[in-house]
Amino acid sequence: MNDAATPTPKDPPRYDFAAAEPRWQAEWDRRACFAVPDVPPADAKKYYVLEMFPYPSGKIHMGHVRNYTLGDVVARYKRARGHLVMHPMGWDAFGLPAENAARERGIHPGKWTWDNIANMRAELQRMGLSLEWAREFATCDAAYYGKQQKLFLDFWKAGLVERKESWVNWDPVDGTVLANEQVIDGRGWRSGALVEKKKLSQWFLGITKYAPDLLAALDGLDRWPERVKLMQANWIGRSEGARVRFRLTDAKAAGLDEVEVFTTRPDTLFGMSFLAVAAEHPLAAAAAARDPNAAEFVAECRRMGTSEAAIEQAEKRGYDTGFRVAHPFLPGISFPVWIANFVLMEYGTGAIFGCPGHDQRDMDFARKYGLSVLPVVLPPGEDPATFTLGDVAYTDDGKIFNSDFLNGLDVPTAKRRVIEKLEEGGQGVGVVNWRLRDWGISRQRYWGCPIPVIHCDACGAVPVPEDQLPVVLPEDVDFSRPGNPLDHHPSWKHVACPSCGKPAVRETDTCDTFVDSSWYFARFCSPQAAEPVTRAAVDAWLPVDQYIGGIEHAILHLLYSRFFTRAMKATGHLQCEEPFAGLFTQGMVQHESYKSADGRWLYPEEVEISANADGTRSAVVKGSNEPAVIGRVEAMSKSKRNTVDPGAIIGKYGADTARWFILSDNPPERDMEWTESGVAGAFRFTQRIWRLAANAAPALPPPGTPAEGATGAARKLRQATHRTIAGVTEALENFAFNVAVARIHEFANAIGETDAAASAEGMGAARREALETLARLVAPMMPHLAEEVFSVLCPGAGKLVAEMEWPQADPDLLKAETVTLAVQVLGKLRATIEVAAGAPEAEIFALAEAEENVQRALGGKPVRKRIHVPGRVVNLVV
RNA sequence: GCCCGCCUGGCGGAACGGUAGACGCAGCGGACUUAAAAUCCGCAGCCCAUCGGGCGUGGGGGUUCGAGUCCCCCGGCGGGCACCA
Repeated sequence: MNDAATPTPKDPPRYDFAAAEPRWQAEWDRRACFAVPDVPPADAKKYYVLEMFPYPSGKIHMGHVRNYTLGDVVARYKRARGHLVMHPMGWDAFGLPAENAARERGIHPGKWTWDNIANMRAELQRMGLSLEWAREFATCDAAYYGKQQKLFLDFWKAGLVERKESWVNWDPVDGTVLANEQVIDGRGWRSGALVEKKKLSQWFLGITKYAPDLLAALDGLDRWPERVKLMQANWIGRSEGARVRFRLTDAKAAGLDEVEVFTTRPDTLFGMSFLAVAAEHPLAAAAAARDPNAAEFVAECRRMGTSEAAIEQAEKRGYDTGFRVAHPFLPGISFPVWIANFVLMEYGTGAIFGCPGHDQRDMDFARKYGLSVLPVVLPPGEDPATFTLGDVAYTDDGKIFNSDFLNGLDVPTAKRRVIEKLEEGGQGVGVVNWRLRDWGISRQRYWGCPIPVIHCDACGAVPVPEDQLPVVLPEDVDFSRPGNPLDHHPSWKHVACPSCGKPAVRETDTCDTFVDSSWYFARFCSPQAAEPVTRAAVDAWLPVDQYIGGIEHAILHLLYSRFFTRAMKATGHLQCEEPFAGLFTQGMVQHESYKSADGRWLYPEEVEISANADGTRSAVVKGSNEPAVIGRVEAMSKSKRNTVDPGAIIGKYGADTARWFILSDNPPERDMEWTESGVAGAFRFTQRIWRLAANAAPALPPPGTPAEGATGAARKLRQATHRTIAGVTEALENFAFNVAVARIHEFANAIGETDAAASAEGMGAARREALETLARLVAPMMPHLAEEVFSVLCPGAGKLVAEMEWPQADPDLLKAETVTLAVQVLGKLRATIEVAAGAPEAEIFALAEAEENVQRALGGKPVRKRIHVPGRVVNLVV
């Protein structure tokens, strides 16, 4: 134990992170510590660490700091474990914000983007990340997107590209296509006009061809979070059911003979009470053509926007078209055809049959419009004579009734039976339906990758010849007009048809930015290649061993990347199918929000927080001392002003402190709360490690002094050292970085307690071992401090921690001599006993029952059962 | 609305189905100091209390010798929903 009253004789100078961090960054750079070849040597254990590359918004935010810190810990740890680690960085540089900046502030999207990149690169470099900057690229560089155009053309040749019509959000006032996020409460965000759906001809990638494989292959992704795989599986949405054809009784008026419906519940066909089609369905158009009220209803549905959330949350409404369809099995019986706003044109056939008894949405609809409700599945224990339904549909299994040839069957059997019957009569067919739709990539925007197609009146859509790639965006564009600047550029789109030479026009749509991010991980393997990728490089480096990013990308980005990898394989660009072998999804960074008394949002630096004696806290506005309200902890956002600038934090405390706090706060998959006191605590710990090492260094034996043969306090320290190695290693392997931090705190406490015992036998060597180990264990998390500490312990070693291998725990020092067992009576803790490791069970039970407190709890009753879990617990049952 | 998560002291969290609260932050007490900062030592889930006991992991139920952990129901908060990235 330390003598509390004795001050440290000579405190060393404080750790000067501001000088040390740039110095070590320069040293790593000078030695090219993080460079790897495009094609690794055959005997190398490759490991590809990748964090989702950032959108260059202008400044890095705490979410970036967290993301790249997590990735850097993995990269540095794996490097120390002897892997050849590739860890690149680039920019997801196309997208809407650059165009918004152009429209709002008159800055060219290109200039805005490249300036942002320069700024953010400098900020990232201050974090001390083990990145190989030589591989950097931006997706808005023609050197990148030109290769993407080549991939598009290859996919086209392989039959994976199609031109189809689809619906977009249209702002009739601005004359612009809107993104879903630009539609607020059904209105355009700038014009305020009611948004309409509009049909456009667009380019699609054939992701649905891979639906079965994208679903099946999820099983093999054993290092992906289960919930992400579940979300993807639900998104792909395989369902078994039937397509059923309903004959229209008034075919002439409708201009169609029949309506085809997809259903997963063909067993409830006899409980049908109506048929409903989407507003975009041809039958709805037919109804609208002859009935102005139907036309009005269709027009109303068009004002709902295209997002599924908006459609499903809208009030369920419908319109009776007056058309009727015949029941496939009941001659003479027909049902009304409605247009319904909750039927999605994109799913199934855009038409459903409504069975209110066994589908809640149909039930709500039937009750609202007074349609009949006939139950056809009888719940167990109910009497068919008396069973009725209120407003709640019955969706579980039961016995079919009221259903002709299906009566008496259970639901699965009835499904098979009715499909057989439909197929016999040619009225329908059993099918597998997929929720996944083809990927529409056309965007009516300037700041994206031009789709390399030329439209010719004579030849149709013609691919741009490969020797004319890249199709480069024009620089001189006008954002003062609404719409797509590429479209109204005076000359850019006018070209000769590559096929017939007559005047033709370029495609003026650009790619969805998800396309850019669907293959960047492959490009990193050979970022300068003349082709999209170099086979030898991608085949060696892919798949990414550890991919790290936000859960918000769980479905789209990851699914599109999985599709792209398959499409690139099909077109001979690479050989793997799954791009990301391991996936980790991090939580968001949150912060308290603050408001002034009059309700204005306040920045954290505008308020002064003080602690009250009862543990609560209060806040005042700095300067004025007016009271402020401490609000809830929420995701950092500019609108709520609860943001913290990473640059300011790094300037005040250093990169290592920011990294350490981020890692220590909580498990990385959860949302974390950024707190000023937490950062300050992390900063104190950096100083504490520095003091431990700098104070001890002068008295330590020379580097390389063997630590074996220690006894007493020295052996205890060595045990702590080796248990910490084991504990930190396990924690890092499990992504439990907060636990790794806790183990290192415990270790620092253990080293601190050895001061007064420094004269014990072997203590000097044990302390050297402990401190050198401490430096190496913190290195993935606080790389600069690790180098600084190590250089003080081993001056002139000529080797960096970044170049050293990971410490190994000595199994002999991990063994415990005695164990503490909990003694329970009926599952309640009554005592603990200390026994030698491996003591016989009989002796343990005797010892446990001899405890006074245990005796009292037993109360003289005989012990009926004795449970012993070695090393853990004894439970006595009376 | 649909799909997927999360919920443990004042706070962040730890815990192979086996001693709930490791470690840290904030707090309290002490040492050092003219003083402060920094640092060091100690206390600390809640309730009753002397040993000790009772209650406790969002709420309710269940399985088990034993549940924060497994199962069912409910509540609150968050992510995604195909043109934000």
